[in-house]
Amino acid sequence: MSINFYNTLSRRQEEFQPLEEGVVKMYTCGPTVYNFAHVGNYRAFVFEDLLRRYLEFKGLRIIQVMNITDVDDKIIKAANQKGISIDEFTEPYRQAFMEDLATLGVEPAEYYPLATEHVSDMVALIETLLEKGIAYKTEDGSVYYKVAKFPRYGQLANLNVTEMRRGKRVADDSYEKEEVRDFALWKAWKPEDGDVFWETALGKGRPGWHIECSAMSMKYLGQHFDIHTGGVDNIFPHHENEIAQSEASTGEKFVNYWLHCEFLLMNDEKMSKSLGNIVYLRDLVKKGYHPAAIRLTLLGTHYRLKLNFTFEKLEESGKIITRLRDFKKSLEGEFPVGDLRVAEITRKCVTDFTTALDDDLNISNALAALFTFMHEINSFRLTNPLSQVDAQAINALLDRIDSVLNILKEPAEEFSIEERQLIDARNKARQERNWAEADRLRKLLLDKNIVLEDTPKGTTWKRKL
RNA sequence: GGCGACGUACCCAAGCGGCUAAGGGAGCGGUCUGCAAAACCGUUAUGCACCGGUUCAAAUCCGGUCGUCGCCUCCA
Repeated sequence: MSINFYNTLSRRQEEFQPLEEGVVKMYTCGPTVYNFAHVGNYRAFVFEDLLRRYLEFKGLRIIQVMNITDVDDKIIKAANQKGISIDEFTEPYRQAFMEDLATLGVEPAEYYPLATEHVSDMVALIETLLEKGIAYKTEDGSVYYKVAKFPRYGQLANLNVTEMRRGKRVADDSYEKEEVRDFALWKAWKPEDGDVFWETALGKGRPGWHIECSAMSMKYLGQHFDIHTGGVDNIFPHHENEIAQSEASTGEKFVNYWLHCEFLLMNDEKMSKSLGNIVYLRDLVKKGYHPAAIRLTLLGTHYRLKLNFTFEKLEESGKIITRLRDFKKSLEGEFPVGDLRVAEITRKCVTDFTTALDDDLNISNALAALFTFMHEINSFRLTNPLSQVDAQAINALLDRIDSVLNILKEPAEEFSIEERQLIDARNKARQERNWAEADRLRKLLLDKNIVLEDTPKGTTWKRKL
């Protein structure tokens, strides 16, 4: 069975066919590290993680590159204001980004290239564009891309650039260029840049934003690779410009499949700094929201749909995870020897799960397959005790599914001495049939987010997510 | 002005011309339990923003209206 993706380039769903058998080369646009990334940013990274993990689930080897943009106008300005180097300025944000990815259970990419460490690659690419007459130098020493030389410009964004309205932002651009739509490849040094510059064959200056992705993607993945992703706001101008730069320089097709993730909304508006409706991952974790619940919230809505972020969704996700983990836990321990009788149920689950994700990562149907599976197993075991091989088969399937979702792994739960004492005291009261005291302690523990469950095998306890 | 996405139950959400409109959360009734919790069983849309049209058949296709959100050189 083949995977199908909605390709922004063709505006339709296409069967995925990697250039090289069994290997997927993908470039996922990373963060600009001038601040902490917010949960809206992380939606895209979690989507890319789902994409990556599902391709691996299908048996493909992944080579993923995620750039870290550690030089741009805002970074230079902020670093100069603080009187520190851009490296010192971005370091804590680079670190925080990696920590956040780990918190969200994102599988690491093979490469996280820094823009500042690839300036020579960018300069080489710009030189090629200058040689081919696609780029031009202005009096101040900056280099621009001549959009008029690239007839396909606008194909990805489906924009007719010559009829574009002059946006506010264009007027703000202080650099001189021949046409409004031309964009900067190299920005000549200006006094306000301070110490931030590179002495190169192009002169003293620094690279434009778009060129880093062209240079670094082609360096690690080759001139023509499989998948390129980002948020929908990257479609134009960023990805459009990447295509223009790369294809004009190599004469080859740049990327086969462009996948774009929709926005996360907060109060029905795009979550963004300028609107001031930002939520940071670390703040959510501090507030007690479980990372897996945050991951599921970001993961649980199809990537091409806008996702309205609410605390209700986080709580709902927490409940779902609790339910799934309880189910998994119920499969631990000894089971009687016997035949495999759940084969039909597991087989159906695998089919439904893969059919769903093959269809442009239809996560809703994939999760529905998992819930239906859990329901069917629970229903089955009510009258047919599971055998050891049944339990093994179910566990194996859950692990396989979780290699994609990554929400089931239970971190070792730690309880304080005080909490343990309360649990013991409650068990003692219960043994003594002192129900009033047992209930009081159970309520006390619940207020501490510890849930007690009395089962025929004894009392279990866990933290509420 | 140009381009695009979306509107399905109390909430989230699947659906891609044809079975009783998936699944989850929440609520309600029941089984189990010292009582709970979990689990299980049952239940909650004669209707898919609205108005027309095509068709034997429309949530699904076409046209229009309304509403929400986004992109148009910082943006995941």
